[in-house]
Amino acid sequence: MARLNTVERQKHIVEQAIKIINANGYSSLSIRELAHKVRISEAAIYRHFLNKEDIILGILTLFCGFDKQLNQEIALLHNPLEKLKHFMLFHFTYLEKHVAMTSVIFSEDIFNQSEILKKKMQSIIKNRKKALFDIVSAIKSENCISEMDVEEFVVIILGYIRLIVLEWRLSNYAFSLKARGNKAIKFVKTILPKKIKSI
Amino acid sequence: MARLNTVERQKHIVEQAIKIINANGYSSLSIRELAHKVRISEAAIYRHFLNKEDIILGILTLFCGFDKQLNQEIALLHNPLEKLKHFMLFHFTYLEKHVAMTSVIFSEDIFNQSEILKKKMQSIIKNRKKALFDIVSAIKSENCISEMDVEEFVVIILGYIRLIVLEWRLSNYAFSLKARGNKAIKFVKTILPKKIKSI
DNA sequence: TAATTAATAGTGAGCGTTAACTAACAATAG
DNA sequence: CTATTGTTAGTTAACGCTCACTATTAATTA
Repeated sequence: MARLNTVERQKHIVEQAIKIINANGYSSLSIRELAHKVRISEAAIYRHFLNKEDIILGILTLFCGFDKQLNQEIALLHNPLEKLKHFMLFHFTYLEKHVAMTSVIFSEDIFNQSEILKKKMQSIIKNRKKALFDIVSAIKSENCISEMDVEEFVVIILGYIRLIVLEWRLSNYAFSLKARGNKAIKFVKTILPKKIKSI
Repeated sequence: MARLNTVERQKHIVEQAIKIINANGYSSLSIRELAHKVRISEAAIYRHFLNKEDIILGILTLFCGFDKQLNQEIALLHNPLEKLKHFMLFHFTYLEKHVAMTSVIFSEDIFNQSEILKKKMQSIIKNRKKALFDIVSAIKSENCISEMDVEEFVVIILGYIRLIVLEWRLSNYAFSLKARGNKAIKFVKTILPKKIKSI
């Protein structure tokens, strides 16, 4: 195979690894198969990654780009309700564009294998939770809602997004995730506690 | 090892298989390890199950008992709000008692491996969705709520339960799932659309 | 600028290990 | 006595990973 520098080759390897996981699950990701898909030898894989765990770490690092982009886009908005809307919609549009990523997120086995990967995934989840918490808090204070358990609301929304994506996967991507997401956003608005008008 | 009839032995095998999956994930479930835990030879496993897939099928069949019990208990209640409360609480109490089952539910890889297992799991999910749908519908009509997307509400609740259980797992079972569940139930009541009083 | 060197990216062969599963045969319960 | 439940000792295939080695590129020196 034609030589490529490590940065380029690493990109290809991670890319193909995601594709394999998406196609047949994490357990189907073998170095042999991966090498074959990248069209280099097995041994060459180890020129660019320490071990298999290191490759998965590469996938997760790529996934961190999601959060960066999400946070940037959210920061541009000012209305907290718009922020919430965008937070949800961003998940659906991103995942519809990067289908293969959904399999990584849902693969428990990946994170069971290694403590490092588990920690990495937990920190990603934590960050996202924090971001959503801030948004919902802003909605609460701006709309003068007195009674609202922000933390629970965050869990509800994240669970909602997660289950919709899971159902999308189980349906073999039979519907538009973005359209489905818009329906979900509308529904979330209906369960938001109503504004308590000031005196 | 002392001889046991197939029915008894099958029970033991399925039981230990669940334990192994719970301890280290589905990928750690090997026939060798399983045989060792059951204290019979590898070959003996194949006296009682056709193949590995057949063993997982045994686990899922066991899990169907969950739905049976749930439906029975729900049927005893009459107030739909009580039914919803019990529907949620049952999940948390059952899963706290059968910790190992949670790993099976969340293991995508199990269902990626086999079309049969995938179908089985999908039918379990579908049934539960149907049960919850009926409960929420009853709440809607009984409380004369005009505006309420029942289907979306069902997804919200199932996603909520699922994420709470997942967080419980990720925390290494650091908190009481039942207590956490009670908090969730309280919160769900607050997001229920308010009763529209009749004229 | 051309030749030499050092670093990098590739190779095939094969290591030790483990996987699911099977054949042939032995013990035991009804 | 016969069904069934168990055993030991294998099978083939795949796993992650390493070894000794070669080809290509980039940097350095003559």
